[in-house]
Amino acid sequence: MTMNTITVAIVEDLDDIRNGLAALINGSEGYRCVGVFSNGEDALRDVPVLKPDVVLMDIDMPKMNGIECIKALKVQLPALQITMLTVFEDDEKIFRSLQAGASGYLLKKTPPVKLLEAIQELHHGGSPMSSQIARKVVQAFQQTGESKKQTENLSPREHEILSYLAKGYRYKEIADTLFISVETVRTHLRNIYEKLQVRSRTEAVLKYFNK
Amino acid sequence: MTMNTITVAIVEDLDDIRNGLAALINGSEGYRCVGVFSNGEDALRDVPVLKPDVVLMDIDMPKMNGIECIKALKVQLPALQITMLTVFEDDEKIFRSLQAGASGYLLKKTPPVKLLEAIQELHHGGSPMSSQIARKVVQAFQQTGESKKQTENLSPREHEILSYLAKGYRYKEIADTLFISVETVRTHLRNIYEKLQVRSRTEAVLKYFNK
DNA sequence: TTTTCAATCGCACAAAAGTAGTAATCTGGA
DNA sequence: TCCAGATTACTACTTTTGTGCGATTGAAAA
Repeated sequence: MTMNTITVAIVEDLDDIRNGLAALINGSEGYRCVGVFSNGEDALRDVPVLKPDVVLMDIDMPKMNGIECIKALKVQLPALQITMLTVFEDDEKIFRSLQAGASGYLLKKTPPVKLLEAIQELHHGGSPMSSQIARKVVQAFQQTGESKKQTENLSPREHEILSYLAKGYRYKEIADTLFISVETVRTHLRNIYEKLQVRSRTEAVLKYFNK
Repeated sequence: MTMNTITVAIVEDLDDIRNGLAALINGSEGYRCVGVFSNGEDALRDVPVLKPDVVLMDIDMPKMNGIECIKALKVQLPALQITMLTVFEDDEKIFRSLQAGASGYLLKKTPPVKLLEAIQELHHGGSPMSSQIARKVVQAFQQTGESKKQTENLSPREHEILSYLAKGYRYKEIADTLFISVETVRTHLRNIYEKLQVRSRTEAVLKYFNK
């Protein structure tokens, strides 16, 4: 095994696919398959010992699914590079996988050459995925920073007051921070509540965070 | 212009790059450059009239920068497909661009052939970007669903109570919802505050949302 | 079996927050 | 110039919340 060889582990319950992948990897210069598993439990037991560079993970498997397996593996090996290799391209599966700790998301229809490239990219700090998958991630990402419409008609000062409210400050603490009287803070809050159509600090903070 | 021709607009302040891009696009079968702009203002005025399929947008430009330009364009044309084309690969610029409404993020060092492919992908609902850029987006995405450690030692019932607190419910409303007495809710809250080391509902809700 | 802990309920008091009404300045537009 | 709205501030009152001190039940763990 040369310095540049990438070691790979495969977790996949279908024998044909698993064997096909192993053959592809071992038959390619610069790649070496060091572990094959047909279920999450086995992978969870042996991957921490094998310490492969990258893991190809299926989602649908008996007992422990791929997403659960990733979560458990990441606890032991936070730096382990994992990419999903699945037939599913629905948002749910994609988001859960990435949040569980996967860095890449590949479809099984990915041609062999592209798959080897993807393993390279994953090992070199990239997140291999099709541009269609990337779009779903980008859209989810865009939603996190969306709206703001709830608080947009607040005045600058009201925004400021609300921001301290959202830090858990009490009236007096806000007053002291901004060098104004508690009564002024109360007046601002009343106006903020009016504009946001809420009746408590918690509701106001919820709108502040777009929850 | 055939049915399959993709119309492109370019917003880029550097003459050489702008002209080079226009030449590349017009010199390629299936692509047509319908507008070139050296600043955001001009683009904002003419792009809504030209209605190109995709827009290549630079970030650093005099007066109105590319990110501001995207925000303004997206208000008028929410379905417009825009990709950044820039030298910057820092997180800040990437996230701001995507949140402003860009779907793709390409670097200027992208080779011409790849650039044309990326325009295709963008037009077909993908989000073209290198796997390195994708990794940054994935990491940001992972952080949104991270932690949970703050509230993990709460009992199931306490979690439930806290979840209602985080919806802005008052003691009485929680009590009525769960068919328990207000006093019980208060007891739970006292225990929750103790475990989370907070002294107010707002602080508790903040921890609940990992803020 | 004893102990621990989650879940339930109560009382009392203090602190904080919410509601209502009013009003003085100041500032940027129409 | 005049006005709307932003910012400041006060009094008075009600409601909600936070805290201290108990207490019972049941289930699970030691």
